Amino acid sequence: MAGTKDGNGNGGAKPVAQRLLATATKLFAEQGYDRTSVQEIVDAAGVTKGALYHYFGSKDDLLHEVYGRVLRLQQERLDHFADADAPVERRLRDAAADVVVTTIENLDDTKIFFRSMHHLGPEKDKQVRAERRRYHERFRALIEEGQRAGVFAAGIPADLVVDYHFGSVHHLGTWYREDGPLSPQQVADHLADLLLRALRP
Amino acid sequence: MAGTKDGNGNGGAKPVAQRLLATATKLFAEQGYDRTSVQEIVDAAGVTKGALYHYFGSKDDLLHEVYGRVLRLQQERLDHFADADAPVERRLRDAAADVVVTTIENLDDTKIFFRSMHHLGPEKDKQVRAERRRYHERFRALIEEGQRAGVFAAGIPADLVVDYHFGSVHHLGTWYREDGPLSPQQVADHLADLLLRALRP
Amino acid sequence: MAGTKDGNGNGGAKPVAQRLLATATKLFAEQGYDRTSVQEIVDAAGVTKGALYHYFGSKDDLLHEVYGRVLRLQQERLDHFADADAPVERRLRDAAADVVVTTIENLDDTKIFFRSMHHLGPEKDKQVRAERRRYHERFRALIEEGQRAGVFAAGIPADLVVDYHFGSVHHLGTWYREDGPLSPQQVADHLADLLLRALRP
Amino acid sequence: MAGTKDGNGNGGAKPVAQRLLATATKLFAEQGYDRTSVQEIVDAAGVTKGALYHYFGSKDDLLHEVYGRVLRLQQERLDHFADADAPVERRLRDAAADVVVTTIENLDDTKIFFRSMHHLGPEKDKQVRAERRRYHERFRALIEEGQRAGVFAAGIPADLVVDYHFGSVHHLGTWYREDGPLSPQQVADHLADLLLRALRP
DNA sequence: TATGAATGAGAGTTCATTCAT
DNA sequence: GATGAATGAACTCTCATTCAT
Repeated sequence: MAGTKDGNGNGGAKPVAQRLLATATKLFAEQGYDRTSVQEIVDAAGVTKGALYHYFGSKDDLLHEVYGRVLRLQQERLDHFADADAPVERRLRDAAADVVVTTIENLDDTKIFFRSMHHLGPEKDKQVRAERRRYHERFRALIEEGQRAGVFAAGIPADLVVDYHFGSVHHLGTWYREDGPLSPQQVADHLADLLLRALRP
Repeated sequence: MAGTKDGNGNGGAKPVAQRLLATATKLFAEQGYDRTSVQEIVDAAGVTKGALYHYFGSKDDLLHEVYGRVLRLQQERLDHFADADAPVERRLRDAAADVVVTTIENLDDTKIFFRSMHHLGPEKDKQVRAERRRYHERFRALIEEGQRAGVFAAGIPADLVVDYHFGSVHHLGTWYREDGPLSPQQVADHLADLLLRALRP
Repeated sequence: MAGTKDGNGNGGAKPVAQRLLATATKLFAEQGYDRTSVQEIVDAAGVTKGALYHYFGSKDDLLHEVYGRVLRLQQERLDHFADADAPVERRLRDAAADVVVTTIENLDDTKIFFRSMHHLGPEKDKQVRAERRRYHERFRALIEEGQRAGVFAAGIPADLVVDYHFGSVHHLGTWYREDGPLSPQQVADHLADLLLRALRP
Repeated sequence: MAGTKDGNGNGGAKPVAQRLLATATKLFAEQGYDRTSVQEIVDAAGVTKGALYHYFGSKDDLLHEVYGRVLRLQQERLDHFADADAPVERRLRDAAADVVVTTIENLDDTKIFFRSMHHLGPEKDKQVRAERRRYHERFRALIEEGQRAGVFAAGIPADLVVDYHFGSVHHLGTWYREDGPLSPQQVADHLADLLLRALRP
């Protein structure tokens, strides 16, 4: 009768679907999507394959869930900072720093996202690219706004600047360690600072 | 060690081993290492599996050859520019621009390198990491030299600056297109410029 | 307490068991028994798996219901025509034509019957074969009666004639189309006529 | 050391591909295509799954090989008898009898053919239907020729007569037993006789 | 040198059935 | 009566690698 499954001998308290997704995320980030077998996922989550396929249509579906989470989160946060009532330098700095913090806080998801984008089938690929582009363009608009206002250097293609900054975000998964010398916020402040300094006229 | 195996009547002009490596590189870059089967490689190269296993001990060996090529090339070029007789700003700018051009000119290799590093077994991993670190440190030394000389801003951790720049290099594989509006040299100049501007005191 | 299940919010008017059987029959005929999953059946019938297993012990049970229906119906009709008070030519012609019409009118059931007989387990197989044999023998008796009476050619084994005619009945599922040029009754008349002509002395 | 594989402990002397096809044919005829697993086939043939997939692209491919064999054989033989230099009654009788003998001699293949036609994918289905139609039309032409010449009854649609006869051929798989009272030739003669008698004016 | 048949382990997925609710 | 989450076994197919020739 109890609504939750807490306390049964099943080895995990969380609902099965959530547990599977969390487990898959961790393993995909550690080993890569292709190197992680469905069997490993279900073993680690303490269920059987049938259970996984009850909740997810395929192994790919698990990946898409992660993608969706990352894309939604980042778009929301960018919109929030870009719409703020503040000078464009402030808005760009805040947005640039926030994406760094958010990325570090969800480093597993982000690693998977950047490493596995090429696994998408054609339709899903279209869709994800469209969402990526929307994000990219919102960011670029901020830079162009500053360039028109004369507060950012005008000689550099705004598109390239976006990729410049996102390169450093993308790269975080390669080098950032939780036990390193810098907190997420410190890394974020430094990277945002580098971006703003580079844009000084 | 023998450089060439020319002279067989196999139907392709290049020596078999070279043709296999080139084919594998292309396919790995397009589809990923795990998604590319040995059968695909030998079919595309116009040879049989036996031939591949005659020249390479395993599929992994092909990957390591690519790694080796990338690492050797980039280290050589960095050493060349860092050792030049010029002010540190010049040396850093040249090195930073050159790694961009070199990366774009070998984009397939670089894509494979960044995407597949996590496939390495423990021993090979150690070795590759050591070479990467050596490269990283050489680059960092340039930045620290500039900071000590007062020509670069001192408040920013030099390590972070290296990753900042390499993020944008790493990211090239994601967005750079041969038929885009910017030539490799133009992209390189812009990215080096952004780095140097960010480092202005 | 209500005899019917009309009026519940379930979306279908017929009792659940009947709806399941009708749906299963249609799908088995279209796709074959093995290619039709229990999930497909319950989805198409608008119920859940639990409901199916409440009414039927197994997927095989659904098949047996179809068999039973076909066998019972055909035996009844054959008995009816064979017992009539008419010359043997008339009785055979009527029976031969009727099985054609009845088969076409229940073409789904008949397709399933002929295609899936080999799915039966040993016990059920015995039982079905026994009923088939009874039917076959009743039909054969008519032919032998005519042969003894001298109205049918005597040189042909009666068993073979039965299989000859049933071949054409069995085959109907392969070629008969509702929208073809001949009505069920026309097909039946032609096939019965062919049989009677073949039996002319 | 022996060049052939005779006498090794492998369990079979024939080339692997032939052995696989023969084994699959037998099992498909006995149990049906869907009920026969690839594992059963390779176990019975004394090889491993990899070997099967080395020679055949898929389980379906095995089926298509059987189809191809049946279609080719029957078309050749029909053409042979229909093109003969003899009165039309003779040519029809010979063709009708021959298809019976050929079917019985390849009863496994024929069972599979008739039972599994609905497993074909859309493209293969088109192709097989086209070949079937060609066969059907050749046979029908013989009947129409006889009807025009006045040696066969004219009132019966020739298409229906073809299906009438092929029904009895199709049905052979259901009842014919090697150890029954009639030889293949005897069955063939009886069935051809029934057809010709039915066609008498 | 080079072949390609064959292996064997494991991949992702499906499915009839059960059972606590 | 009816649900649907979960099982567990079986399914087709893939693949890196080996080895007799």
